[in-house]
Amino acid sequence: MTEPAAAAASGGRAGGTPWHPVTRNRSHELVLDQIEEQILAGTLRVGDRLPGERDLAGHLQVSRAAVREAIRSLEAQGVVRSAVGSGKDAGTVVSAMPSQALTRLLRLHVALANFPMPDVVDARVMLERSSATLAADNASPEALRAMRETLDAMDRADIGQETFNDLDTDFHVAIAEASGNRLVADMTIALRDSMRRPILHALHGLGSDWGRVADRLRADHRAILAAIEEGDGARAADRVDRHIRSAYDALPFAEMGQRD
Amino acid sequence: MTEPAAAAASGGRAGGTPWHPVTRNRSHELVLDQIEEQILAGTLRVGDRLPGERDLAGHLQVSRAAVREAIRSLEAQGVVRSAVGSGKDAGTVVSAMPSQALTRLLRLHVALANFPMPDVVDARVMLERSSATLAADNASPEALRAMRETLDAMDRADIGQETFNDLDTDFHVAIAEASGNRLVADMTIALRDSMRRPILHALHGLGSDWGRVADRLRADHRAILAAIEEGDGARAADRVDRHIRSAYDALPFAEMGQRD
DNA sequence: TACCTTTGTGTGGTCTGACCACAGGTGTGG
DNA sequence: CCACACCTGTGGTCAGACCACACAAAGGTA
Repeated sequence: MTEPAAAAASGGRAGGTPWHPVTRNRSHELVLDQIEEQILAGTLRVGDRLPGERDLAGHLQVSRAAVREAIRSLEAQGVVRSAVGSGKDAGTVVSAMPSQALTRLLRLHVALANFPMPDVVDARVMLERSSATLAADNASPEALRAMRETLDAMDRADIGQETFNDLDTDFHVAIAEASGNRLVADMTIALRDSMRRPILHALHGLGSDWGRVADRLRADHRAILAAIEEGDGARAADRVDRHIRSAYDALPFAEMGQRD
Repeated sequence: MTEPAAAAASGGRAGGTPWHPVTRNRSHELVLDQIEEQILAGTLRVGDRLPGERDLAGHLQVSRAAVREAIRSLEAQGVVRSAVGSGKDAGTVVSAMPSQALTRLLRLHVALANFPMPDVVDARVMLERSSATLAADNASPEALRAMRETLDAMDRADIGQETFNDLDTDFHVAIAEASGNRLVADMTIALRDSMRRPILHALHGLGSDWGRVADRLRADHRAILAAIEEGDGARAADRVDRHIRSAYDALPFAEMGQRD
């Protein structure tokens, strides 16, 4: 890992070494650089409108296609949002949807097995321990009520695995958002959601054990919520930790890259 | 969460609620969906080549521009890499550079102040505590040697703030990579790098205190490395924790969105 | 006056077809 | 056997046109 030669595996170092690929000539990247520069400098803020595609193309002396491709990159990063029409919020606007973008990114890279399952589990544990600890202090009564309702919904016997899993996600996300830390919450959401498909796949392969596993998960959740309601952050963190690890241990994960 | 109204704050929930914007008609998104589907299904793996842009456009019955915009999105997410020419690794290839993509994404969103500074600091502490703990167990002798050399380079008095900060980043990244957890390392890199510009700005505003602060940071780093070399994960984590928090406390961060 | 319809204008979304630069492979001539 | 020119397929770029949409302003009608 630390051998510089092997660093290229994951795309190389991000900061520091100025290896600037010489092929920085692609015009849409030049457009991208200019827009990003304005964002980093603070000239462009959330809510600001970019010039029209035709104007931008004219001023930067590139084709409209190049401008559009740059905007597409920014859109993929959840930085801008485009809408047709006129007035109000039409046009391309600097807008912030980091959670969606983060989710898509992690989901793809998890699917590509760039991030091994154990790494993902450890990262989830780390993030959610922290979330639970903070949530025990900061959770509002409404947030707690929402969590209870989610768990109540999970108690229904007639829901399918998919609904069960979505509610499971809702519960963990609710804890993350109750922590009050936007960044940690978004990373938690992205990570949990990136596992949706593999988890559903594993649940499907559970067979007759499904009922037993589901009951175990329900009990775990109740215990976690109880600790949070009592304001016992340390206990909540430990319970979340054990919950996540035992859940992954109980699930029959095939090797990544399962075909449908 | 469950309140649909308030969800829009950070771009809305990522999974679960199927709010499907009805504007799913954009053709480049249809292309994107198909490619992503194949990645999620495991049909497309790292190293695979996509069909040529013209072929893809023909098979999907869309224009080449639509295909290119979809590819641009994937490129922004670090999922594919395009190269001209012929043979070998020419064309558009599924390739994994999550670290770069994650870095760009977080950097932009931090600049847009979607993630408040305290949240970022807490997240960094959380990630790097974990990295340090793991590194104390897993760091190879070569990795430890590289860390020492980085710290030696930081001892030189004639280096500028920018070089100092880059070496600082190198040290923290080295710990993250020594942890053995690719995902945590990439998130750490992305987070540290996303703070590069704000940190440099703050260092610049430090004035005559710079020398004192630099010495403090050097001492912190040595202490952290010592704990890792001794294999004392808990102590390393605590030292990293205090190091990061005290560093941010010492730095005069203006409100985000500073102009140049 | 108040309301509705029509028309205008500017936005992103899409498509077509063409040309360029590049990097291999291929074949020919030495 | 080698060196060169040529061919082919790739992404990169561009220009220009048309569409659908959403709002705004002008106009008509009650």
